[in-house]
Amino acid sequence: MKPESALKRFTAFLREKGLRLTQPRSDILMMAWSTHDHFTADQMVAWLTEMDGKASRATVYRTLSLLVEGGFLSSMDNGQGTLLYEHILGHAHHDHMVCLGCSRIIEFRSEEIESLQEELAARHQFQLVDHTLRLEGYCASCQRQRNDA
Amino acid sequence: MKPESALKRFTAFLREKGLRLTQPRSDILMMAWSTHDHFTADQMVAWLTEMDGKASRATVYRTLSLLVEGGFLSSMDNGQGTLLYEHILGHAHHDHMVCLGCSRIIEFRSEEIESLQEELAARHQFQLVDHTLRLEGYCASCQRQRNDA
DNA sequence: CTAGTTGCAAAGGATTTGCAACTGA
DNA sequence: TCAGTTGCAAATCCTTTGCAACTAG
Repeated sequence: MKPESALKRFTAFLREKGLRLTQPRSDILMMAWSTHDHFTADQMVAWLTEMDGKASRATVYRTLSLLVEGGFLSSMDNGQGTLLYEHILGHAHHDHMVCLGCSRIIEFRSEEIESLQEELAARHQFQLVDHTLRLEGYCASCQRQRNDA
Repeated sequence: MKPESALKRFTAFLREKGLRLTQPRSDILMMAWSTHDHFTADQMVAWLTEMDGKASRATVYRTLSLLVEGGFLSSMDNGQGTLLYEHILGHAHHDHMVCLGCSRIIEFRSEEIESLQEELAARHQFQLVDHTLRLEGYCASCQRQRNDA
């Protein structure tokens, strides 16, 4: 999905909720859309400051919440009490491996795990809404460094 | 594992790190060992206060960290920025389904998912240390309530 | 116009830390 | 004895909120 189209969808989403598209909201969406990395609210504030697209910290938090609610972004805990966001490009859901050495994030997807989850939920009469799978460990290059040391 | 034995192991763990077994530490371990539920640091403080086993909030946090480090407790994020602890009784690892309605936690375990995770990690040359799998949704009784409403 | 937005600064909640007074081995 | 502990309060970190001044439609 191209940025313009995301913006259109966002506008529609806002209108449906009786909300308005404003410059800060548009800036934040564009910014989120133009990175392919996971980012924190704080990084978003920094980016906007750099590019003198203005949006206060408060507005960034408020807008990121809206974007998650609207299904434009997903958020995950970084494991230290901070939320990491990433945009959803109509891509299929994926899970994460997080390197304990360099914080690198490797994305992966396993159909088998997905369907096992569904089976398990069904078995417990649990109505699945979402899930999080995080593998923690060391990426190839951090393993080498650790071996050297 | 019985409480006494956990205490022994904890003492050994502490000694190895040049730390001491103290009354607050012992109280916290016993308390953690005597509940079969997930609990927060705050609940632990409340319990200790009730039973006039004294330990300040600071000490509770410091001790819970030690217990996690020593493998006596595991901690997981409750999804709202608070850590939930649970003791490990030499039980096998398990994962969680968290009810979005009533916060109930259902534990489960799937060998198949476990081994798929290992496969995936290996495929990415990722050295697995730990993992977290959380299924979010609605438990059977909350589904009924939602249907009624 | 006017309901919805923004920025600011203050408030919040969870957790951590500095420090001086203790205490277990 | 004396390194390790504790409690307290202050400090942090991330995130949310109250509010008066704006602004999109």
